[in-house]
Amino acid sequence: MKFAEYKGLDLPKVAEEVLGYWKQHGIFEKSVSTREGQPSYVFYEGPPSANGMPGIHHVMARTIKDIFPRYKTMKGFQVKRKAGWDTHGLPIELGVEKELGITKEDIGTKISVEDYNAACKKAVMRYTDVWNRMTEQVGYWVDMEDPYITYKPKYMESVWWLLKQIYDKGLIYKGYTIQPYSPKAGTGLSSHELNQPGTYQDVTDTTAVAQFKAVESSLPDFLKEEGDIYFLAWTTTPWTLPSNTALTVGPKIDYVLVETYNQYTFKPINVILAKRLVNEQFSGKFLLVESKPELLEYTSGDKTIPFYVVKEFKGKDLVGIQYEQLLKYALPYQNAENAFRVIAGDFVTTEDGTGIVHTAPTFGADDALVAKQAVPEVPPLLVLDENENPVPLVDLQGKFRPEMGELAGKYVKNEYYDLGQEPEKSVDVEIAIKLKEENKAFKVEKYVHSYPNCWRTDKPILYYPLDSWFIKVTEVKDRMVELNNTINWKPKSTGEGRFGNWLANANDWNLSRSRYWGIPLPIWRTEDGQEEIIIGSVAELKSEMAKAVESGVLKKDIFADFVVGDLSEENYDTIDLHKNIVDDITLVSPSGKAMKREADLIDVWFDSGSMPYAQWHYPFERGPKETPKGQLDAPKALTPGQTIPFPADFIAEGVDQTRGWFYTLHAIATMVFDSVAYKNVVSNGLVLDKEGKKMSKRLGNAADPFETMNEHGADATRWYMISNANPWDNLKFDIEGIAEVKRKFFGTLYNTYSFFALYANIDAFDYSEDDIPLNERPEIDRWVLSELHSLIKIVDEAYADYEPTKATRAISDYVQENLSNWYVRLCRRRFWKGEYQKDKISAYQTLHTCLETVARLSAPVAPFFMDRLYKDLTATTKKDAFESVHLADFPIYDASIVNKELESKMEMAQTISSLVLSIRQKEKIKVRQPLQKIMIPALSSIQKQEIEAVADLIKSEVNVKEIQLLDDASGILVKQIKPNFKVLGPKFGKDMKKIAHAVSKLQQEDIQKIEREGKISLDIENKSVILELQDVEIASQDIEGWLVANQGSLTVALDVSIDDELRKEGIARELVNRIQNIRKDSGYEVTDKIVVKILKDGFVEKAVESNLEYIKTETLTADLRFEEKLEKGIEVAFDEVKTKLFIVKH
RNA sequence: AGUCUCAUAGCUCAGCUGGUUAGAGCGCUACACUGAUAAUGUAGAGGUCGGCAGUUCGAGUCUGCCUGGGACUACCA
Repeated sequence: MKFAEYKGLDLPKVAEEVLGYWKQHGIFEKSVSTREGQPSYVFYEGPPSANGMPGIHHVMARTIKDIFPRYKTMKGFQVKRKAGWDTHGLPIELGVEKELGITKEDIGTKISVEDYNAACKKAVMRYTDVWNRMTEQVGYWVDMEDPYITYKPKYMESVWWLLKQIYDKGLIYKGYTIQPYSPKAGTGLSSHELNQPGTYQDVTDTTAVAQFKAVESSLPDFLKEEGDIYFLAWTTTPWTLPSNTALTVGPKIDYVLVETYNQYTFKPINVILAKRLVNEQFSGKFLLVESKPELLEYTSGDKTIPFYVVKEFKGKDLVGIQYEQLLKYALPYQNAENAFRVIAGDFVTTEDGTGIVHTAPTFGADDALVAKQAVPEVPPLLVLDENENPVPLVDLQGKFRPEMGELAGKYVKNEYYDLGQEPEKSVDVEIAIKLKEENKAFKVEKYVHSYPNCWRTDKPILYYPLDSWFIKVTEVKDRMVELNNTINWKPKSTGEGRFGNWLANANDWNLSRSRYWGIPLPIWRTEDGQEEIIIGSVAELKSEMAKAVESGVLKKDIFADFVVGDLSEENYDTIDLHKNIVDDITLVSPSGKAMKREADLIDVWFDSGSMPYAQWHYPFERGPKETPKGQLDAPKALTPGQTIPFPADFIAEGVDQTRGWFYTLHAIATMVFDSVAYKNVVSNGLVLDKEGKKMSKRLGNAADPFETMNEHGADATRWYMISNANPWDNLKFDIEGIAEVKRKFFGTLYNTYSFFALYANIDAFDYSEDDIPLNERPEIDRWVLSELHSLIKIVDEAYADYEPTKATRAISDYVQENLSNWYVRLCRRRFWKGEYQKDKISAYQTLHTCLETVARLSAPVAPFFMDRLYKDLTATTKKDAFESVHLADFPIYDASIVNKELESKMEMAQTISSLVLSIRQKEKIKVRQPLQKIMIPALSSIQKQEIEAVADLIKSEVNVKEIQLLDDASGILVKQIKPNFKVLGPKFGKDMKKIAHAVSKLQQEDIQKIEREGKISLDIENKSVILELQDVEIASQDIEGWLVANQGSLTVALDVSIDDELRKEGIARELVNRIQNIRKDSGYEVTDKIVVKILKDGFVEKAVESNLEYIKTETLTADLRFEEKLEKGIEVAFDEVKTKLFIVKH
């Protein structure tokens, strides 16, 4: 059997074939089953949403997720990978609505919730095929046969169970929050919806700076006896002023008291505002005066209004002052005595307005927060409605409630009226007028700002308090931070910074979503909210239904066919836990009242954060061994010894998941199991286009993953993505980069293999001989193997540290520089010249080992190509041949093979060669022309030995006859000296500059002196300083009378004189080259012998005579003749030679 | 607005704990090599290391501020 030889490198074809091989032989399954009993490495698949086409960034994500499980498998771990699909959520709903041409209002009327959900279910798996194909083609190994799917009853049941655990710990409550709300659509909007393009539009609103009159008795001493004092506060939404219950100031901001007149009523007033904003508020007709008496000169109606700054103070001095309610329509139904006072808030800025923020906790999120944080709490302006429920002054349609007197029944925004119905004066204008009349408006103006509109109705949204269910994350925050500190984040900064800060400031988790397609909140409540129950399993729901049927509130158990304890798929197929089904269930409370399900669904992020447990239907199916299956009294702690794999050793997703999946996994694991959910996490960056812009379908700059992989293959795509930038940095995706990787890395590796295969097949090498002991191999073999093991160490450590970029770069370097450009280039002759004997076998064994090891090192990143390479290398030899490289073991680093001395020697050889070549280049002497000698100053006996050891390599590489090492005694070296900063710096500190200057002034004789005596004394500003040998670096720079080149401390001189002998040899070499070309052009085999006829020209025959044997052996010439005349033959001319060559097979 | 992140040659990226000629590949130019050849090598041009301050004898590297790109979160009187 021979090593496979190929016509060319076709990566997509290799990938396709290898993929077929994997499928046929079940390699993926074997990669798991052959590791049975080995320690496991736990990986969680972050579920992609299958409702859209995969993009190139998914290739990136899947590559990263694939690399480490493959690596760990090769390291001997068992790595199970279960695929998953995220199937709920708004994008899916929107897709379906678009497709069916309906809106949310139509649900329940034009389409039943049942049909709607059915459509969602269908839509969600629509792209599954495309996804599966992409996953397969990219080479991502994940078990797609048995994925977890978030809409399955079993999955949903586990989610319910988790919620109940959290509920039982007292961490779930119902409360108000201020949310974006669309009165026209009658629904809350998520931040996702608010971030739709076009949501924010510039609108012109009537804004008012209102005057809030301070209560005299509550003023601090420094403000007493100044007359009536008003706080100025600005608002762009005057309709919220009746709901004002507080004013917020920045504690550190400077405020001033200003005496002036109201521009509408002309009454004298004292106002407080931020110092920085005085000029803004008192612009136009106002005029600053320097003394109080000047104020008195004002008379009503004067064009300019004087103002005088009375005093200055800090915001914190104002906290606690009470003021009169601005618009007295209604009072808070609770704790009204705590309303209408000044509180502190860090969010206050002096960018615009007055530096005092009108605070209406019912209509602003920040407002609600500061109001709550104030001590005592400032109450929101809620009143009791007809049913004694607290409600804001604006109803859900966006109209003022009856309490609002003359404004009652009016929409707070004119946009909410039907076309043509809107009044001339908006509520905002009416309020502004009222304020002006009552001496409560300091200023009223139009103002243009950007404000969000509902993307569906195109009407302004309101921030409105809505009922929601919350998880009290704030209570477990500290524990979450603690646990996070044990997680290994890649990059570290994301974990400490973005994620850490996020945790430290975590707010309660709003679970509620008023949607249809998702997991229903399993909470049933009596109408008065006094009694409630949370359901944690289907069994529990059934037993509650039984009670309800018995009491008569429910007609029948709608899951009658479901058998409790039967965990079969068939049994679970009889039920569905979606909203349209479970909303029909009415339960009964202990006191006998009917309980209805809370209408909301839970945040889909909870779905995905539940996957460690729900993917295994924990605890019902895969619960701890000692707990009977299907029982509810599940354990409170989950430890790695138990039956579901937990926590994960490794997860990876995009950075955008930091507050998404990474967060929900962490939160749920902390709350329910007091554990981390993952130990190592890689958060990868985005894939941008080559301009650095985000890829999007809209911009048309999105790269198609299939096109890319069809063109260049998954291996090159993966290698490019990983080697080009660290996973956590954004990748500027440039298709040219893939082409380059293909050419440089895969091309080189392929060429190297082809070279090996070509000669190994000729010599029938099959690695059947014993390994030649290392110490019997030539130096260059030992070197390339030493470099190989250094590489193994680097790559192994890089993978282990989740640094795949380092690994791929090191491998590329090795393959291109060490293996191909140096080892193979220098060793070519060993493969095709001479008999099949020890040196040749050593060369084959060495190259084989290197290639095979590279295949294994690279397999996690380039799984297809490396598998092919591995198979091609091992099929013939049967040496350690596994069915696939992915079933093989990762190369083991052997320190005894590494020889750092040898590596540095070789590096020196490379440097010297490169220097000689550069002189040849300058002198225009081609490499084929042999030269007599190079000279190298060797400054130490160690260096001397090192160069001698590689002298032969250098000689053949640069085509010179002799290397002469020079020592000092030769006296022709010109030396350079410079200070060793690292040593001298700490010693002399400030004087460094003077010393450096003095050292640079040293002459050749000074350098000789320091070398001879080991020290020298310098005169620095009349002080004598002793420098020792180790304080300076001495290098030979030049050799008098020679052509030199140098790099670092190495200097090389070249003898460029060419004598007759050398010239002849040069001609002989040139001739060999021409003969070889002709051989090749004639299509002869590498092993064919030939007859050569050469036309005499007076030069060529002499050159040939002196090098006859050389030419004959080089070109496999059996017979070489000179002819006086040569009719046929190819003309050849170079240097002074002009001849003809005629070649035939022997 | 806040948090995080990035900024080094025309492009993509290295540059370890601060040490004195800032590197590589691609691209460009020139030359060479030719039994790996739709390959390869060598050389050259190309950089005020985003800007400004600071710490230090010494800053691409450490600190602060600013500018620009990106992400996430929030959306404000």
